Amino acid sequence: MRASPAGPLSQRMSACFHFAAALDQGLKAAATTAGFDLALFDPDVRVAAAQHGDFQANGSLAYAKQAKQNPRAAAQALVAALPSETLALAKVEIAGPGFLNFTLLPSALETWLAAFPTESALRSASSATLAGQTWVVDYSSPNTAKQMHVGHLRSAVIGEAVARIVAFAGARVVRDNHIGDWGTSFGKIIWAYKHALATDRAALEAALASTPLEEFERLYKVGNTTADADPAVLEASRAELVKLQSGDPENIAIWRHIGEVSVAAFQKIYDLLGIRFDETLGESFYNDKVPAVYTEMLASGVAEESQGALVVFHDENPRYSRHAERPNPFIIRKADGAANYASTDLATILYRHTQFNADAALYVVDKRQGDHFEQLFLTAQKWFAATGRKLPRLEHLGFGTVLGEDGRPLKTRNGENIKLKDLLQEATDRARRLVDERSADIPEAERATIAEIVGVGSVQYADLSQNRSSDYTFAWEKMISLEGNTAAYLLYAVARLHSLFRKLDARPGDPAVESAASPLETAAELALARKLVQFADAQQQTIATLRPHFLCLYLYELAGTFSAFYTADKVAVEDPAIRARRLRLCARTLLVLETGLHLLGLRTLARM
RNA sequence: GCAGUUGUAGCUCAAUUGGAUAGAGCAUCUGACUACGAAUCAGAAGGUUAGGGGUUCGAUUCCCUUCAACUGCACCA
Repeated sequence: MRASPAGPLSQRMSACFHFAAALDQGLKAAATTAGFDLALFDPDVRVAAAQHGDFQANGSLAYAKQAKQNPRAAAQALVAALPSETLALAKVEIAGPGFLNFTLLPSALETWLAAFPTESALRSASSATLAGQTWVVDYSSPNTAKQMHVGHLRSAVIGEAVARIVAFAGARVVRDNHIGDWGTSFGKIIWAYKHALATDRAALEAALASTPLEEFERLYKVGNTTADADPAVLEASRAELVKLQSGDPENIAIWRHIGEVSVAAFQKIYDLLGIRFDETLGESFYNDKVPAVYTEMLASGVAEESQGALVVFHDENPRYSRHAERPNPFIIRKADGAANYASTDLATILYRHTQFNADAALYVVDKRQGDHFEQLFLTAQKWFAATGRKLPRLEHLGFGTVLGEDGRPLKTRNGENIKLKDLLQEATDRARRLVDERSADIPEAERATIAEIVGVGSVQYADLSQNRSSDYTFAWEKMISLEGNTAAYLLYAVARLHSLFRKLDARPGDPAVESAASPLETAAELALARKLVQFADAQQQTIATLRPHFLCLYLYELAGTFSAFYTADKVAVEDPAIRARRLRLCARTLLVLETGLHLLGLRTLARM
């Protein structure tokens, strides 16, 4: 890199990371110069279709409409007033009714490549977006005493990806596993446990020693079916529940045991998915924090008594109004005085506010619970307003159902839920067959690791690469497939890049190589560089929508652009300057691909 | 019954929230390994965006309507 008159340091400081944001700024400055009414003008810069350049700004059209001007004239006035910093980044053209098309100058691409050579450089450039904010991400949240099944996949995978993406953008993230560890079911489990202890102690202890969670899950089913059939057992279960809730040491010990083995079993799956929670504050944690909520809700007039229960109506919303045809209030305390889902969720919001000082709380939960969250958020809004607290941004990241190929929720042939453990194992087995077939030369132990990374990564990626709010059809063939928008395709591109650096005995980002790079020249080189600099846009879009499929799509396109480049332009050429500039492109591609895949929660491979 | 969501190529999905000629992959068809990994690449074909109407410079996107599927509706989470 040649030093500019201002010196290399200031050049680095001023290197543009997010071109769309810089163009946005430039256009706003131009609008001021041109005398636009800034209240009506939003540049609306976005990534453009390739035939229109790198970015397009549509804002002059909307502005002209509102200000009753000719859109093309407005566009011309903007272009004439663009500051020199903007013109140093891109070439501008006016097209059609008044679109502004920007094509980045090769020099701007070169500067970007030079300025962001490492993951920490990307991270610090990205971290301005959410710096200083605290975001709680509430995800996974299985029930104890039950194994995780396929229905728990999406929350875990999407939640982890969102947590990583938001953290990369500079937020302090609190990952909270809001486990279901409290409720009426524990009376039945404890009854069944004690029953098994009395009738066949040896079998119980053996089962608890080998597969504890499976055994508690079995006991729950036993308790459930027995209590359904026998009123005396139902009554006995209720009594066990009351003892548990009033702090009976024996029942508390059993309940703790259930929680411990459950969390330990969950962690094995989380390890595969790259998940580590900061907090595991389940429903039981909020048990003693609920009464204060009732008091405040009543005192502030937000809640009222109805049919013996404590409820909140939202009369301004026809769906939750007391005047609705079939009123559907938010029940925050049941008529029998017990807490429910709503009670603990309200206590949880307060805790996240006071304890973590959360600016945002994201709930990664099945979209079928949309009504619940809508009522919860409306209620919290009124409650916090009445008590003078600042409400965090509350958002339900709803997701669709995983369907089988018959279009019904995915189940085993017997109609049971597929255990998440089994699903990930099957994915690993399928990947293993492929690895054995294609890479028989790799040692056995490494093939096992590769199979796990490809198999589990395929499941994660298949989930993340679709818009989270729609249902999706689970198809093994498509998921483990090596082609198309799949984990294997991306991991293969990464493995090839590692392989290249191994073969050439080169190190990605080696300054001695990079300083020898000549300017980008071929169409494939320029296309790859253009795609690389869009990393910031992919991040921005993913954060704005909290939908990881935008990041997936970008990485897939980047891998495709790279593969095309790699076929068209040979890297290991004689000319040292050409070789150096292509190696630099390869190093950045590897960096962005791996950084992006890690943000999604996937592990990457040096060979496969 | 009321409400919500969804409907895009044969199949599985996108479309930056109103932007330009609606894009990918799979499957199909043509090509490219004496080649830095062919788990790859280049190309072709595939569409009345469920149907109809409206709003405007512009609609898959907003409004109305019909049809279809799914989901939620007082003490489960």
